[in-house]
Amino acid sequence: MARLKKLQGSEDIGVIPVAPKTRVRDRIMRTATDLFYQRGIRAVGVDTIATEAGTNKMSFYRSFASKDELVAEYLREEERDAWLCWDETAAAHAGDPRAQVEALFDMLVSATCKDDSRGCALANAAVEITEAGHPARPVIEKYKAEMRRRFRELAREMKALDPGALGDALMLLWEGSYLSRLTLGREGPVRGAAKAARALIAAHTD
Amino acid sequence: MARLKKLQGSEDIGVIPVAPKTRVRDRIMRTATDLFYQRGIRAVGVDTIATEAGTNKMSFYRSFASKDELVAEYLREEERDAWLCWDETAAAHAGDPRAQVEALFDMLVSATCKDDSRGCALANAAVEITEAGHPARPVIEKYKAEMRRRFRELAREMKALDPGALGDALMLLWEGSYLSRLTLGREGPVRGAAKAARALIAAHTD
DNA sequence: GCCGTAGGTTACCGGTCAGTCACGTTTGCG
DNA sequence: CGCAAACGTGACTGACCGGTAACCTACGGC
Repeated sequence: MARLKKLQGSEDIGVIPVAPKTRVRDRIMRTATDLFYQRGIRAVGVDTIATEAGTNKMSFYRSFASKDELVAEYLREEERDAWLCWDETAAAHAGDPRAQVEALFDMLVSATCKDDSRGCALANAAVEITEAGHPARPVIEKYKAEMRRRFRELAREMKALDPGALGDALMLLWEGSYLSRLTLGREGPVRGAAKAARALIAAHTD
Repeated sequence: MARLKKLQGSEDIGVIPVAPKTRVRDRIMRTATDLFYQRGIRAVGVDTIATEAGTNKMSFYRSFASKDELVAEYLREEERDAWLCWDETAAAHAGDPRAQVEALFDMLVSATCKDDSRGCALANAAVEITEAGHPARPVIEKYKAEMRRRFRELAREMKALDPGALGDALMLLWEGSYLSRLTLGREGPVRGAAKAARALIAAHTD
Protein backbone atom coordinates (compact mmCIF):
# COMPACT_ATOMS: atom_id res chain seq x y z
CA MET A 1 0.00 0.00 0.00
CA ALA A 2 2.68 2.42 1.05
CA ARG A 3 4.73 1.24 -1.88
CA LEU A 4 1.95 1.83 -4.32
CA LYS A 5 1.44 5.36 -3.13
CA LYS A 6 5.11 6.01 -3.23
CA LEU A 7 5.28 4.88 -6.81
CA GLN A 8 2.34 7.03 -7.79
CA GLY A 9 3.88 9.99 -6.03
CA SER A 10 7.36 9.61 -7.45
CA GLU A 11 6.07 8.90 -10.93
CA ASP A 12 3.83 11.95 -10.61
CA ILE A 13 0.97 10.12 -12.32
CA GLY A 14 -1.82 11.58 -10.21
CA VAL A 15 -4.76 9.23 -9.62
CA ILE A 16 -7.13 11.74 -11.11
CA PRO A 17 -6.37 15.36 -11.97
CA VAL A 18 -8.33 16.30 -8.85
CA ALA A 19 -5.77 17.73 -6.50
CA PRO A 20 -5.38 14.85 -4.08
CA LYS A 21 -2.24 15.73 -2.22
CA THR A 22 -2.30 19.48 -2.09
CA ARG A 23 -0.62 20.94 0.92
CA VAL A 24 -2.81 22.70 3.47
CA ARG A 25 -1.03 25.95 2.76
CA ASP A 26 -1.84 25.77 -0.91
CA ARG A 27 -5.47 24.90 -0.29
CA ILE A 28 -5.76 27.86 2.06
CA MET A 29 -4.16 30.18 -0.48
CA ARG A 30 -6.54 29.05 -3.18
CA THR A 31 -9.59 29.42 -0.95
CA ALA A 32 -8.46 32.75 0.45
CA THR A 33 -7.82 34.10 -3.03
CA ASP A 34 -11.32 33.19 -4.03
CA LEU A 35 -13.10 34.50 -0.94
CA PHE A 36 -11.05 37.69 -0.58
CA TYR A 37 -11.63 38.58 -4.19
CA GLN A 38 -15.34 37.82 -4.28
CA ARG A 39 -16.48 38.99 -0.87
CA GLY A 40 -13.75 41.38 0.20
CA ILE A 41 -10.88 41.07 2.63
CA ARG A 42 -12.56 42.43 5.72
CA ALA A 43 -15.71 40.44 5.06
CA VAL A 44 -13.95 37.08 5.32
CA GLY A 45 -12.61 35.61 8.54
CA VAL A 46 -9.80 33.13 8.94
CA ASP A 47 -12.18 30.53 10.34
CA THR A 48 -14.29 30.68 7.19
CA ILE A 49 -11.20 30.36 5.02
CA ALA A 50 -9.85 27.40 6.96
CA THR A 51 -13.17 25.55 6.99
CA GLU A 52 -13.81 26.26 3.31
CA ALA A 53 -10.34 24.92 2.55
CA GLY A 54 -11.22 21.69 4.30
CA THR A 55 -9.06 22.28 7.31
CA ASN A 56 -9.28 24.26 10.56
CA LYS A 57 -8.04 27.42 12.17
CA MET A 58 -5.15 25.80 14.03
CA SER A 59 -3.72 24.39 10.84
CA PHE A 60 -4.16 27.79 9.30
CA TYR A 61 -1.94 29.38 11.92
CA ARG A 62 0.68 26.70 11.34
CA SER A 63 1.07 28.00 7.80
CA PHE A 64 0.52 31.73 8.30
CA ALA A 65 1.67 34.03 11.06
CA SER A 66 -1.49 36.12 10.94
CA LYS A 67 -4.41 37.07 8.74
CA ASP A 68 -2.59 40.23 7.70
CA GLU A 69 0.30 38.12 6.44
CA LEU A 70 -2.07 35.94 4.47
CA VAL A 71 -3.56 39.05 2.90
CA ALA A 72 -0.11 40.31 1.94
CA GLU A 73 0.76 36.92 0.48
CA TYR A 74 -2.52 36.84 -1.41
CA LEU A 75 -1.74 40.19 -3.00
CA ARG A 76 1.83 39.16 -3.83
CA GLU A 77 0.46 36.18 -5.69
CA GLU A 78 -2.09 38.31 -7.51
CA GLU A 79 0.70 40.65 -8.51
CA ARG A 80 2.80 37.78 -9.81
CA ASP A 81 -0.09 36.48 -11.90
CA ALA A 82 -0.83 39.95 -13.23
CA TRP A 83 2.71 40.50 -14.50
CA LEU A 84 2.80 37.02 -15.95
CA CYS A 85 -0.32 37.84 -17.92
CA TRP A 86 1.01 41.26 -18.86
CA ASP A 87 4.34 39.95 -20.11
CA GLU A 88 2.72 37.19 -22.07
CA THR A 89 0.42 39.64 -23.81
CA ALA A 90 3.23 42.08 -24.52
CA ALA A 91 5.54 39.36 -25.81
CA ALA A 92 3.13 38.63 -28.65
CA HIS A 93 3.90 42.07 -30.06
CA ALA A 94 7.54 42.52 -29.17
CA GLY A 95 9.07 45.66 -30.64
CA ASP A 96 5.69 47.25 -31.35
CA PRO A 97 4.75 49.23 -28.23
CA ARG A 98 1.55 50.54 -29.74
CA ALA A 99 0.32 47.06 -30.54
CA GLN A 100 1.40 45.98 -27.09
CA VAL A 101 -0.73 48.59 -25.36
CA GLU A 102 -3.68 47.80 -27.59
CA ALA A 103 -3.35 44.12 -26.85
CA LEU A 104 -3.05 44.83 -23.15
CA PHE A 105 -6.26 46.83 -23.18
CA ASP A 106 -8.03 44.17 -25.20
CA MET A 107 -6.97 41.68 -22.56
CA LEU A 108 -8.11 44.00 -19.78
CA VAL A 109 -11.55 44.36 -21.31
CA SER A 110 -12.05 40.67 -21.88
CA ALA A 111 -10.85 39.83 -18.37
CA THR A 112 -12.86 42.55 -16.69
CA CYS A 113 -16.02 41.65 -18.57
CA LYS A 114 -16.08 38.08 -17.32
CA ASP A 115 -19.13 37.63 -15.17
CA ASP A 116 -17.23 36.79 -12.00
CA SER A 117 -14.83 39.70 -12.29
CA ARG A 118 -14.68 42.09 -9.41
CA GLY A 119 -12.03 44.41 -10.74
CA CYS A 120 -8.45 44.50 -9.53
CA ALA A 121 -7.64 42.62 -6.35
CA LEU A 122 -4.81 45.00 -5.51
CA ALA A 123 -6.87 48.12 -6.09
CA ASN A 124 -9.77 46.76 -4.07
CA ALA A 125 -7.35 46.02 -1.25
CA ALA A 126 -6.21 49.64 -1.39
CA VAL A 127 -9.78 50.68 -0.67
CA GLU A 128 -10.30 48.23 2.15
CA ILE A 129 -6.97 48.45 3.92
CA THR A 130 -6.55 51.84 5.53
CA GLU A 131 -4.21 50.97 8.40
CA ALA A 132 -0.82 52.58 7.91
CA GLY A 133 1.31 49.66 9.08
CA HIS A 134 -0.48 46.86 7.27
CA PRO A 135 1.97 44.51 5.47
CA ALA A 136 -0.17 44.62 2.34
CA ARG A 137 0.23 48.33 1.74
CA PRO A 138 3.79 48.24 0.33
CA VAL A 139 2.75 45.40 -1.97
CA ILE A 140 -0.07 47.48 -3.42
CA GLU A 141 2.02 50.62 -3.77
CA LYS A 142 4.91 48.85 -5.46
CA TYR A 143 2.58 47.11 -7.86
CA LYS A 144 0.81 50.26 -8.98
CA ALA A 145 4.05 52.23 -9.16
CA GLU A 146 5.49 49.57 -11.42
CA MET A 147 2.38 49.67 -13.57
CA ARG A 148 2.72 53.41 -13.96
CA ARG A 149 6.38 52.99 -14.86
CA ARG A 150 5.50 50.45 -17.55
CA PHE A 151 2.80 52.60 -19.10
CA ARG A 152 5.11 55.58 -19.23
CA GLU A 153 7.86 53.44 -20.68
CA LEU A 154 5.54 52.15 -23.38
CA ALA A 155 4.45 55.70 -24.17
CA ARG A 156 8.08 56.66 -24.49
CA GLU A 157 8.75 53.77 -26.87
CA MET A 158 5.74 54.90 -28.87
CA LYS A 159 7.51 58.23 -29.27
CA ALA A 160 4.56 60.04 -27.78
CA LEU A 161 4.74 63.82 -27.72
CA ASP A 162 4.42 63.73 -23.93
CA PRO A 163 5.20 60.16 -22.79
CA GLY A 164 4.51 60.90 -19.13
CA ALA A 165 1.10 62.32 -19.89
CA LEU A 166 0.11 59.52 -22.24
CA GLY A 167 1.35 56.86 -19.84
CA ASP A 168 -0.59 58.37 -16.96
CA ALA A 169 -3.71 58.82 -19.08
CA LEU A 170 -3.59 55.18 -20.11
CA MET A 171 -3.24 54.20 -16.49
CA LEU A 172 -6.28 56.28 -15.52
CA LEU A 173 -8.25 54.47 -18.21
CA TRP A 174 -6.96 51.16 -16.92
CA GLU A 175 -7.88 51.83 -13.33
CA GLY A 176 -11.18 53.38 -14.28
CA SER A 177 -12.13 50.19 -16.06
CA TYR A 178 -11.73 48.24 -12.85
CA LEU A 179 -13.77 50.64 -10.77
CA SER A 180 -16.47 51.07 -13.39
CA ARG A 181 -16.82 47.29 -13.55
CA LEU A 182 -17.83 47.28 -9.89
CA THR A 183 -20.44 50.00 -10.16
CA LEU A 184 -21.90 49.68 -13.65
CA GLY A 185 -21.20 46.05 -14.46
CA ARG A 186 -19.80 44.47 -17.56
CA GLU A 187 -22.08 46.31 -19.93
CA GLY A 188 -20.85 49.64 -18.59
CA PRO A 189 -18.12 51.99 -19.78
CA VAL A 190 -15.52 49.19 -19.50
CA ARG A 191 -16.56 48.00 -22.93
CA GLY A 192 -15.06 51.08 -24.50
CA ALA A 193 -11.74 51.05 -22.65
CA ALA A 194 -9.74 49.62 -25.51
CA LYS A 195 -11.16 52.06 -28.02
CA ALA A 196 -10.56 54.95 -25.66
CA ALA A 197 -6.96 53.86 -25.28
CA ARG A 198 -6.54 53.80 -29.05
CA ALA A 199 -7.99 57.29 -29.33
CA LEU A 200 -5.68 58.56 -26.63
CA ILE A 201 -2.65 57.02 -28.29
CA ALA A 202 -3.59 58.49 -31.64
CA ALA A 203 -4.02 61.92 -30.10
CA HIS A 204 -0.57 61.74 -28.56
CA THR A 205 1.31 60.42 -31.59
CA ASP A 206 -0.06 62.22 -34.63
CA MET B 1 -27.51 73.30 41.19
CA ALA B 2 -30.28 72.15 38.92
CA ARG B 3 -31.36 75.76 38.55
CA LEU B 4 -27.91 76.83 37.55
CA LYS B 5 -27.73 74.21 34.84
CA LYS B 6 -31.14 75.21 33.57
CA LEU B 7 -30.15 78.84 33.35
CA GLN B 8 -26.95 78.08 31.47
CA GLY B 9 -28.85 75.95 29.03
CA SER B 10 -31.78 78.29 28.43
CA GLU B 11 -29.60 81.34 27.97
CA ASP B 12 -27.71 79.41 25.31
CA ILE B 13 -24.50 81.18 26.23
CA GLY B 14 -22.40 78.13 25.54
CA VAL B 15 -19.27 77.93 27.61
CA ILE B 16 -17.35 78.10 24.36
CA PRO B 17 -18.75 78.38 20.82
CA VAL B 18 -18.37 74.63 20.42
CA ALA B 19 -21.52 73.37 18.68
CA PRO B 20 -23.88 73.37 21.63
CA LYS B 21 -27.29 72.49 20.25
CA THR B 22 -26.76 70.07 17.38
CA ARG B 23 -29.16 67.17 17.27
CA VAL B 24 -27.76 63.73 18.03
CA ARG B 25 -28.73 62.46 14.60
CA ASP B 26 -26.79 65.24 12.89
CA ARG B 27 -23.73 64.70 15.04
CA ILE B 28 -23.83 61.00 14.25
CA MET B 29 -24.13 61.68 10.53
CA ARG B 30 -21.18 64.04 10.58
CA THR B 31 -19.03 61.63 12.57
CA ALA B 32 -20.05 58.64 10.49
CA THR B 33 -19.31 60.50 7.27
CA ASP B 34 -15.85 61.26 8.51
CA LEU B 35 -15.02 57.81 9.85
CA PHE B 36 -16.56 55.83 6.99
CA TYR B 37 -14.70 57.88 4.43
CA GLN B 38 -11.32 57.87 6.14
CA ARG B 39 -11.20 54.36 7.61
CA GLY B 40 -13.74 52.46 5.54
CA ILE B 41 -17.26 51.29 6.24
CA ARG B 42 -16.49 47.82 7.52
CA ALA B 43 -13.65 49.10 9.66
CA VAL B 44 -15.88 51.32 11.78
CA GLY B 45 -18.42 50.03 14.29
CA VAL B 46 -21.53 51.79 15.49
CA ASP B 47 -20.18 51.98 19.02
CA THR B 48 -17.16 53.91 17.80
CA ILE B 49 -19.35 56.27 15.80
CA ALA B 50 -21.71 56.91 18.71
CA THR B 51 -18.90 57.51 21.19
CA GLU B 52 -16.97 59.72 18.77
CA ALA B 53 -20.16 61.72 18.23
CA GLY B 54 -20.39 62.33 21.95
CA THR B 55 -23.31 60.00 22.56
CA ASN B 56 -23.87 56.26 22.97
CA LYS B 57 -25.10 53.25 21.08
CA MET B 58 -28.64 53.37 22.46
CA SER B 59 -29.14 56.91 21.25
CA PHE B 60 -27.69 55.83 17.93
CA TYR B 61 -30.42 53.24 17.48
CA ARG B 62 -33.06 55.83 18.32
CA SER B 63 -32.05 57.73 15.18
CA PHE B 64 -31.15 54.87 12.84
CA ALA B 65 -32.78 51.51 12.30
CA SER B 66 -29.49 49.75 11.67
CA LYS B 67 -25.90 50.30 10.65
CA ASP B 68 -26.78 49.35 7.09
CA GLU B 69 -29.37 52.11 7.02
CA LEU B 70 -26.84 54.61 8.31
CA VAL B 71 -24.47 53.55 5.55
CA ALA B 72 -27.18 54.02 2.94
CA GLU B 73 -28.03 57.42 4.37
CA TYR B 74 -24.36 58.37 4.40
CA LEU B 75 -24.08 57.52 0.72
CA ARG B 76 -27.28 59.37 -0.15
CA GLU B 77 -25.84 62.48 1.48
CA GLU B 78 -22.55 62.07 -0.37
CA GLU B 79 -24.49 61.74 -3.59
CA ARG B 80 -26.45 64.92 -2.87
CA ASP B 81 -23.27 66.86 -2.16
CA ALA B 82 -21.64 65.50 -5.30
CA TRP B 83 -24.44 66.65 -7.58
CA LEU B 84 -24.58 69.98 -5.84
CA CYS B 85 -20.90 70.45 -6.59
CA TRP B 86 -21.33 69.17 -10.13
CA ASP B 87 -24.23 71.47 -10.92
CA GLU B 88 -22.49 74.47 -9.46
CA THR B 89 -19.42 73.83 -11.58
CA ALA B 90 -21.44 73.23 -14.71
CA ALA B 91 -23.59 76.31 -14.16
CA ALA B 92 -20.55 78.54 -14.50
CA HIS B 93 -20.26 77.49 -18.14
CA ALA B 94 -23.89 77.10 -19.12
CA GLY B 95 -24.37 76.43 -22.81
CA ASP B 96 -20.76 75.40 -23.33
CA PRO B 97 -20.59 71.66 -22.72
CA ARG B 98 -16.92 71.45 -23.55
CA ALA B 99 -16.03 74.10 -21.00
CA GLN B 100 -18.32 72.36 -18.54
CA VAL B 101 -16.49 69.06 -18.82
CA GLU B 102 -13.13 70.78 -18.57
CA ALA B 103 -14.25 72.65 -15.47
CA LEU B 104 -15.61 69.45 -13.97
CA PHE B 105 -12.30 67.69 -14.46
CA ASP B 106 -10.40 70.64 -13.05
CA MET B 107 -12.62 70.42 -10.01
CA LEU B 108 -12.11 66.67 -9.78
CA VAL B 109 -8.35 67.05 -9.82
CA SER B 110 -8.27 69.78 -7.21
CA ALA B 111 -10.66 67.87 -4.95
CA THR B 112 -8.90 64.55 -5.37
CA CYS B 113 -5.49 66.05 -4.75
CA LYS B 114 -6.38 67.40 -1.33
CA ASP B 115 -4.30 65.60 1.24
CA ASP B 116 -7.22 64.04 3.08
CA SER B 117 -8.93 62.77 -0.05
CA ARG B 118 -9.65 59.09 -0.24
CA GLY B 119 -11.32 59.02 -3.61
CA CYS B 120 -15.03 58.60 -4.14
CA ALA B 121 -17.11 57.54 -1.15
CA LEU B 122 -19.66 55.84 -3.37
CA ALA B 123 -17.07 53.95 -5.38
CA ASN B 124 -15.23 52.85 -2.27
CA ALA B 125 -18.51 51.59 -0.87
CA ALA B 126 -18.99 49.55 -4.05
CA VAL B 127 -15.73 47.79 -3.27
CA GLU B 128 -16.53 47.15 0.36
CA ILE B 129 -20.18 46.19 0.14
CA THR B 130 -20.58 42.89 -1.64
CA GLU B 131 -23.83 41.66 -0.08
CA ALA B 132 -26.59 41.52 -2.66
CA GLY B 133 -29.40 42.87 -0.48
CA HIS B 134 -27.58 45.76 1.15
CA PRO B 135 -29.64 48.99 1.10
CA ALA B 136 -26.60 50.94 -0.06
CA ARG B 137 -26.23 49.06 -3.33
CA PRO B 138 -29.09 50.73 -5.22
CA VAL B 139 -27.80 54.12 -4.08
CA ILE B 140 -24.38 53.42 -5.57
CA GLU B 141 -25.75 52.00 -8.79
CA LYS B 142 -28.16 54.85 -9.39
CA TYR B 143 -25.47 57.41 -8.71
CA LYS B 144 -22.98 55.94 -11.13
CA ALA B 145 -25.64 55.31 -13.76
CA GLU B 146 -26.66 58.96 -13.54
CA MET B 147 -23.04 60.00 -13.84
CA ARG B 148 -22.66 57.94 -16.98
CA ARG B 149 -25.85 59.46 -18.38
CA ARG B 150 -24.56 62.96 -17.73
CA PHE B 151 -21.20 62.33 -19.38
CA ARG B 152 -22.87 60.87 -22.43
CA GLU B 153 -25.29 63.78 -22.55
CA LEU B 154 -22.43 66.25 -22.38
CA ALA B 155 -20.63 64.40 -25.14
CA ARG B 156 -23.78 64.59 -27.23
CA GLU B 157 -24.07 68.33 -26.65
CA MET B 158 -20.44 68.66 -27.69
CA LYS B 159 -21.44 67.06 -30.97
CA ALA B 160 -18.90 64.34 -30.53
CA LEU B 161 -18.50 61.89 -33.38
CA ASP B 162 -19.46 59.05 -31.04
CA PRO B 163 -21.09 60.60 -27.96
CA GLY B 164 -21.53 57.28 -26.17
CA ALA B 165 -17.88 56.40 -26.59
CA LEU B 166 -16.61 59.82 -25.52
CA GLY B 167 -18.95 59.92 -22.54
CA ASP B 168 -17.84 56.49 -21.39
CA ALA B 169 -14.18 57.31 -21.94
CA LEU B 170 -14.52 60.45 -19.82
CA MET B 171 -16.15 58.41 -17.12
CA LEU B 172 -13.31 55.87 -17.15
CA LEU B 173 -10.88 58.75 -16.72
CA TRP B 174 -13.01 60.12 -13.89
CA GLU B 175 -13.22 56.84 -12.02
CA GLY B 176 -9.58 56.05 -12.68
CA SER B 177 -8.61 59.30 -11.00
CA TYR B 178 -10.31 58.19 -7.82
CA LEU B 179 -8.72 54.78 -7.76
CA SER B 180 -5.29 56.06 -8.72
CA ARG B 181 -5.48 58.55 -5.86
CA LEU B 182 -5.72 55.66 -3.43
CA THR B 183 -2.79 53.71 -4.78
CA LEU B 184 -0.35 56.31 -6.07
CA GLY B 185 -1.31 59.36 -4.05
CA ARG B 186 -1.85 62.91 -5.08
CA GLU B 187 1.34 63.16 -7.10
CA GLY B 188 0.27 60.21 -9.22
CA PRO B 189 -1.54 60.02 -12.54
CA VAL B 190 -4.50 62.01 -11.14
CA ARG B 191 -2.60 65.17 -11.87
CA GLY B 192 -3.01 64.62 -15.57
CA ALA B 193 -6.70 63.74 -15.56
CA ALA B 194 -7.89 67.14 -16.80
CA LYS B 195 -5.36 67.22 -19.61
CA ALA B 196 -6.24 63.68 -20.60
CA ALA B 197 -9.91 64.65 -20.73
CA ARG B 198 -9.08 67.59 -23.00
CA ALA B 199 -7.10 65.33 -25.31
CA LEU B 200 -9.94 62.85 -25.45
CA ILE B 201 -12.48 65.54 -26.23
CA ALA B 202 -10.27 66.96 -28.96
CA ALA B 203 -9.86 63.55 -30.51
CA HIS B 204 -13.61 63.04 -30.61
CA THR B 205 -14.58 66.44 -31.97
CA ASP B 206 -12.01 67.34 -34.60
C1' DG C 1 -47.39 72.42 36.70
C1' DC C 2 -47.55 68.82 33.57
C1' DC C 3 -46.59 66.11 29.77
C1' DG C 4 -44.20 64.74 25.59
C1' DT C 5 -39.88 64.45 23.29
C1' DA C 6 -35.05 63.84 23.16
C1' DG C 7 -31.33 62.03 25.10
C1' DG C 8 -28.17 59.75 28.63
C1' DT C 9 -26.84 55.26 31.35
C1' DT C 10 -26.00 50.48 32.37
C1' DA C 11 -26.21 46.02 31.55
C1' DC C 12 -27.04 42.58 28.57
C1' DC C 13 -27.78 39.25 24.29
C1' DG C 14 -25.90 35.98 20.83
C1' DG C 15 -22.54 35.90 17.52
C1' DT C 16 -18.04 36.49 15.42
C1' DC C 17 -13.38 38.18 15.38
C1' DA C 18 -8.19 36.88 15.54
C1' DG C 19 -5.32 33.95 17.84
C1' DT C 20 -3.72 30.02 21.17
C1' DC C 21 -3.17 25.52 23.96
C1' DA C 22 -2.81 20.73 24.47
C1' DC C 23 -3.37 16.51 22.56
C1' DG C 24 -4.21 12.94 19.11
C1' DT C 25 -3.61 11.07 14.41
C1' DT C 26 -1.77 10.30 9.91
C1' DT C 27 1.94 9.98 6.69
C1' DG C 28 6.34 9.92 4.35
C1' DC C 29 11.13 8.49 4.74
C1' DG C 30 15.26 6.46 6.24
C1' DC D 1 10.37 -0.32 12.74
C1' DG D 2 10.63 4.17 14.38
C1' DC D 3 10.97 8.95 14.06
C1' DA D 4 9.42 13.45 12.81
C1' DA D 5 6.92 16.54 10.16
C1' DA D 6 2.33 17.59 8.78
C1' DC D 7 -2.21 17.74 9.98
C1' DG D 8 -6.87 17.17 12.58
C1' DT D 9 -9.76 18.36 16.82
C1' DG D 10 -12.08 20.82 20.46
C1' DA D 11 -11.99 23.91 23.85
C1' DC D 12 -10.71 28.41 25.10
C1' DT D 13 -9.29 33.62 25.50
C1' DG D 14 -10.46 38.49 25.24
C1' DA D 15 -12.13 41.68 22.38
C1' DC D 16 -15.50 43.40 19.46
C1' DC D 17 -19.71 43.08 16.47
C1' DG D 18 -24.73 44.77 15.75
C1' DG D 19 -28.67 45.28 18.42
C1' DT D 20 -31.95 45.56 22.65
C1' DA D 21 -34.33 46.26 27.48
C1' DA D 22 -35.32 49.06 31.22
C1' DC D 23 -34.77 53.06 33.54
C1' DC D 24 -33.61 57.78 34.46
C1' DT D 25 -33.01 62.93 33.41
C1' DA D 26 -33.35 67.34 31.12
C1' DC D 27 -36.05 70.64 28.63
C1' DG D 28 -39.50 73.13 25.87
C1' DG D 29 -44.24 74.38 25.07
C1' DC D 30 -48.89 74.54 26.41
